[in-house]
Amino acid sequence: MPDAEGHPLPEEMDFQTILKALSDPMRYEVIATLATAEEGAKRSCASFGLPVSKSTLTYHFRVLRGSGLIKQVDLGNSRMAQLRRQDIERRFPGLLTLIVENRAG
Amino acid sequence: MPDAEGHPLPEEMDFQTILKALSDPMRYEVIATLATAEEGAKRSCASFGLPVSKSTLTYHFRVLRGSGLIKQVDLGNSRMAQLRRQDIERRFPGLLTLIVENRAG
DNA sequence: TCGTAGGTATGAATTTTATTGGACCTACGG
DNA sequence: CCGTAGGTCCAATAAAATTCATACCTACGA
Repeated sequence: MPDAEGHPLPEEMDFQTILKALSDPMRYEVIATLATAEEGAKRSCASFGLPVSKSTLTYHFRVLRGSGLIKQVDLGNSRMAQLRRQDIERRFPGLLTLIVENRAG
Repeated sequence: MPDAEGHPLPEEMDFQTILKALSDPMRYEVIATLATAEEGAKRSCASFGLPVSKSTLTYHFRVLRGSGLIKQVDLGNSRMAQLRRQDIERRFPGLLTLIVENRAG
């Protein structure tokens, strides 16, 4: 069972769900960006500069959270997104490499 | 440019497009099945026993073709689907392994 | 030659996804 | 205390993806 914020446990992560999450270009870009950043990097949703409204942002980050790709931690006023690198690497070894190396132009 | 039947060249394959193709459970299943079968295996669209109409089948196989995951070759009356294993492996190393190992159910 | 099996193309209906505005909440700075 | 920045939730809408029926085509076997 996912926790109250919708984060699944590592063993609950579903590859199909992850593919669906990554099949949207904006979400892919977010993950590729986090995967490229230094280990443990935290970024606010807004900081990615995606060309959509606040509520759409919330929607996309919820999808990412629900897939298990990111975790969101409250930090003062804003909610920081963090890649679940260990969990992803253990569950789907090589996936992050593929994502980073095949990022669109 | 993809050929007349819609097969992209290896260098035209786009990871995003492939993720989209794989994000549908039926298409995922087709690819996982082909990836598990022996090298060079050919299967007719119908042989997968997917629970949809003929025209829907055509649709899904067109998506797979367009992504570059499969090639379709005419063989007598029917059109055989074949995994583009070499091309996929070269372009996206490790992807097929992930697909096979994380097949649902 | 006729029937059938396996596919395709097209257009329409349906279902899913993505997007947004607006109301609301909370922490922070002045 | 007030304004603002960053987010959430909800309901509505727009845009995609999926599905199907129908009509059509082609190779094969009886």
